[in-house]
Parts: sequence; C-alpha cells; structure tokens
Amino acid sequence: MSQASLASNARVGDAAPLFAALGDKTRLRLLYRLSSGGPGSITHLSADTPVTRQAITKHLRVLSNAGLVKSSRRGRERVWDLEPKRLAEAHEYLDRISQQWDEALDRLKEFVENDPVAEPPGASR
Amino acid sequence: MSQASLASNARVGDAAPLFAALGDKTRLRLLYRLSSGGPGSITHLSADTPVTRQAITKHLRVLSNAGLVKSSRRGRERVWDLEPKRLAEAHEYLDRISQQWDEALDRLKEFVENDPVAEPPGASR
DNA sequence: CTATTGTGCAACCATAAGGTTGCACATCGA
DNA sequence: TCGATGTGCAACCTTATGGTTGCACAATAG
Repeated sequence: MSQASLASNARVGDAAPLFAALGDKTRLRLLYRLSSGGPGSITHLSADTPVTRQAITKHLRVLSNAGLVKSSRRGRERVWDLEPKRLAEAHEYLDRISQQWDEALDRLKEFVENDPVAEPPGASR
Repeated sequence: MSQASLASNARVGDAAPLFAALGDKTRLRLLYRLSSGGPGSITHLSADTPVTRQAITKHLRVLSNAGLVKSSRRGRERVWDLEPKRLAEAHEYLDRISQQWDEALDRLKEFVENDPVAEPPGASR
C-alpha cells in the first residue's frame, strides 16, 4: 500500500462536503467577513454583499451544515458567528491534506525522473 | 497587515474555484487514484469507479480547469496525471488558508473570552 | 482489410445550487 | 397600541452539475 496520496482512502468522502462548502465565493466572503468583522446578524452581513438577504441566509445554512458557523438568537435578531471547534477541525483537516499533497508531490517527482510512462518515441500525430 | 482573517481579501474569489474542484467525492477519489496509482488512461481510471467513463471524463476536465491534472496523448490513448506545478500552488494555498484559520481562531477566542456577544464595530444605526 | 479497442462529442435528463420576490410573523421603540 | 425593523418560510426561476446513452471516429491488432 502506498502511503503518499492526496487523501487518505477512508476519508476521501469526508473531505468533499467541507471543500464544497468552501467552494463558493459568496460563502468565502462571508467567512472572511465573520473572521475579520466579528459576529453579525443576517441583515448586517448581507449589507456588504450584492446579493439578497435571503441568499445570504441560504449560504449561512450551508456553512452551518458544514459546521463552520453557528447562530444564536438575540432578541429578534439572529447573530451568526464562526464555530471555533469545527473550524479547528477543518483547520486540521486542511493541514493534513496539505501535508499529503507534499508527499504526493514527492512521489510525482520520482515518477517523472525515473520512468515517465515508457513513452513510445513516435507517439505524436 | 496584521489582520487575522479566513482568507486574504484580495484572493477570496480565487480560492473558491479550487475548493469547488475539490468539493466532489468522485473527483477527490480520482486525485487519490492518480496520486497513489500513478497516471492512467480514462478507461483505466474509470474502471475503478461506479460511474461511466464519460462522467470521469467530465470530472477530469473540471480538475484540469482547476489546474490539478493534465493530460497527454499517447497513441490512441490519453493519459491523465497530476499537475505538479499547480498542485504545489494549491498546496501553498491550503497552507496559507490553514494558517489564517489559526489566526482567526485566536481572535475568536478573544471574542468569547472578553465580550460574549460583542456588537460588531459600526453596528449602530 | 477488418474487427477491436479507446476516445471524443453531443444530446438528453434529473436534481441541486444560487438567486429572487412576496408575504407572514415576531419583536422592539415610542 | 402601532408602526418600523428583522427574520423565516415558501414558491419560483435559471443555470450548473453529475450522470447517462448513443454514435462517430481514430488507431491498433490480426
């Protein structure tokens, strides 16, 4: 079994949801907003974006499902904030993947340097 | 800039495509496949998956657009492989984000410890 | 030459995703 | 109490996404 791979086999399906949650610029912007500006209500958060409050609500729900943010009611407002625990988990996750990429790149170098793919000399056309 | 945020402001829209490309389990599996099993043709790569060759083709194209894989023709076959350079870039990227998360988490702690439900600056109306 | 194998392309489908509008309802201020 | 403000829900629209099937075409094996 080779050990250097882009994701450990067992968790490969685990990473996708996290990446998917991060794979939208509006959501990344929201995370940025929360991390730099602190917690905020929906209307507050949507004030900076070109999209509607409703859209923001949906995105927050996605982030919430991914465990990246949490919300709490405060009077008639609902305040959203980053979720430290999950965020730390995701953080570790990215670190691990990052490290595995490193190893994968090493293997890749060997590939290229040693024996590409036994390329047939006249393979072009 | 000593500001701790989840993503640097200017690049926030840059990360999304990468994450989006990684946000699918079939594609992650493909990357895993390529990183552990080395390069392979489409039919070869799709032999291990429950989906059709055509679906794999599409996924490879997505990964290719994200710069994570590259392909080269070899006779009548087309061999796909990881793209080292871009992969390294993405690697750095994840590292950077990972680090920023770390900083963001620090700020988060202060939030919680100092002022539980602090009003974001400028929240008055 | 002919059959086989490997790709590529295109059409098509179902569902999810991102977004909008509209409206009901809760809560706060005066 | 009444109006203003903040949310939540639901319907709806458009486009992307993930997937399939079918077929044409290139290249290789006999």
